[in-house]
Amino acid sequence: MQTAVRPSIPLHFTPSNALTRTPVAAPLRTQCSTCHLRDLCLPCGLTGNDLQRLDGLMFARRRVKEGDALYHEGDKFQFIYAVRSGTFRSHLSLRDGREQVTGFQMAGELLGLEGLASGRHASSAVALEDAEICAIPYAHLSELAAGSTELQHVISRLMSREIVREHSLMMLLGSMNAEERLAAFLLNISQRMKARGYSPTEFHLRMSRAEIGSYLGMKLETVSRTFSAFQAQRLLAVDKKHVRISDLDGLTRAFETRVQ
Amino acid sequence: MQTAVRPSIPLHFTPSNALTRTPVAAPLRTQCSTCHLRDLCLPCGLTGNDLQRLDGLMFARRRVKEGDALYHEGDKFQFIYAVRSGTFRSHLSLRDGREQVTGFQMAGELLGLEGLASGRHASSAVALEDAEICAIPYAHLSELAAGSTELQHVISRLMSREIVREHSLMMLLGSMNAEERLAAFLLNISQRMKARGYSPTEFHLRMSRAEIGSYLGMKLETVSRTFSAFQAQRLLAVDKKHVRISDLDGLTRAFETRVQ
DNA sequence: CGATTCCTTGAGGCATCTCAAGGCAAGTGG
DNA sequence: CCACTTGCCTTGAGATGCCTCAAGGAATCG
Repeated sequence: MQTAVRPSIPLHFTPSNALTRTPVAAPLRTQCSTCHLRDLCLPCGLTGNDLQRLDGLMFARRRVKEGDALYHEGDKFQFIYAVRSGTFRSHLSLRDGREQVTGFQMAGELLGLEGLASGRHASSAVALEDAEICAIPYAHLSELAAGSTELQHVISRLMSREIVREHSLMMLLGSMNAEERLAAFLLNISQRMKARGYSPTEFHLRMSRAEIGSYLGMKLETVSRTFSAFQAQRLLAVDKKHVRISDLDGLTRAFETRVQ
Repeated sequence: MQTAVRPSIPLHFTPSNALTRTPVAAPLRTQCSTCHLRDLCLPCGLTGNDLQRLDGLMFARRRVKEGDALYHEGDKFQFIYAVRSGTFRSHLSLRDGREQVTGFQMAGELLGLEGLASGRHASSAVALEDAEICAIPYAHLSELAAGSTELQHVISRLMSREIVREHSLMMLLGSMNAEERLAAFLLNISQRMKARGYSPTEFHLRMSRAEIGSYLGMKLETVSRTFSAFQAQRLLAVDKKHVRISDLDGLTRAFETRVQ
């Protein structure tokens, strides 16, 4: 079943001999149809034939150690990546060293779509904890999409979703104050944890205060103070990176219109 | 040549009789191959056969009056729009009335791609001056894309470009001060004017100070003050909406790392 | 166990916001 | 044609939310 290895595009692992049975030599490869993340990830919405053909691509799996980059700004764009486990942060750098975190990605979410615009990645992605990804060769994916309207739609929808996500971040950065920003951030994490079967009210943040601050357009001290403020308002219980939301409605109110 | 009208999708103009020659009765329709914007717009990069097939769709043209909306947040997504002339602003609204401008679109730029994610538009688009657009039925476009890898790539690349554009806006909103923001904004307008054959150093802004402010995450008074500051620094000459950039390099320096 | 990293908190400063007033240009109605 | 309204822009003065700088505590690591 490993004959689908295609040498025309560089792979993350050297192609193994198709006849070799030793699991050590064979790169780990993944089929979407049996993946527990299939309803969150790329194949979401696909069925039958389309899903089967996606399986044919046999995406290479790859481990990424905490702190390691999946790709850097300027790297040639060849793959999009699906997070299997762990958390990533994407960020841009300015020449003077300032950084802007553009997103945090968790299991089932895609990374690297921005690279398509120019053929080079426009941001960098770093693992916040030991992680595992599927590397999806874009050339193969688009080849496959040529034969499937459904797959085309799925890809387009995923990109559009990324645009919408960034829209709300712009709203946040452009017109919210510190409390609204942090509340929006925590509620967003909460929803995504819930969608993955974890508690929506108690979770472990993988990112530092500085990273949250960069994402939300505020300084790490302000993030810390705002956490403390929420705790004083009995909306949260925070202990470093461990967060328990004790008043989800109250937090939602802090996020929406405190104005009147 | 008007036989390509397809009744399966509602059109902005009722389909004319293909034999009618009177220009009054016939809706204005556009062919990409002869459009003066073709190298900026959707067909950019397409040639020969692909371009011809795009021509077959015969996009309906539509006038939009200053202040009128092209679509509203929540409207059903059916079309993407290409600006033929005039300027638009896209924006999101918060329940309490706060608005965030997410972009300004000029001739050759596309609007509405964010609607694809959920099938409904996630933002609104309003004309800042009398304008004209091509309405591109997404269903027809994606049908056409099914037969053309090139067209698929073009669409994906355009969406990816939108993601990258929003990335830089996030950088701006998250980590720049008022002067850097306004400088970045003006340099961006300058480049886009240049790409359209207009002077990159002297132009008429179509948006108000409040709209610029909303886009850049600052209040209109701050926008006004920053304009005045640039004028005092002899970088610009400003008279209301008329801007002449007198020191493009200086402005670039104000934008990049003042922190050497 | 010292070094390091990350988080929290305080005090003071500053960039931007808020509120307010006035100017200018375009539009309207008498 | 002029008085008046309206919308947009500019500028000033004071308020404030967030930043900067600084110190100290807690957890992690070699």
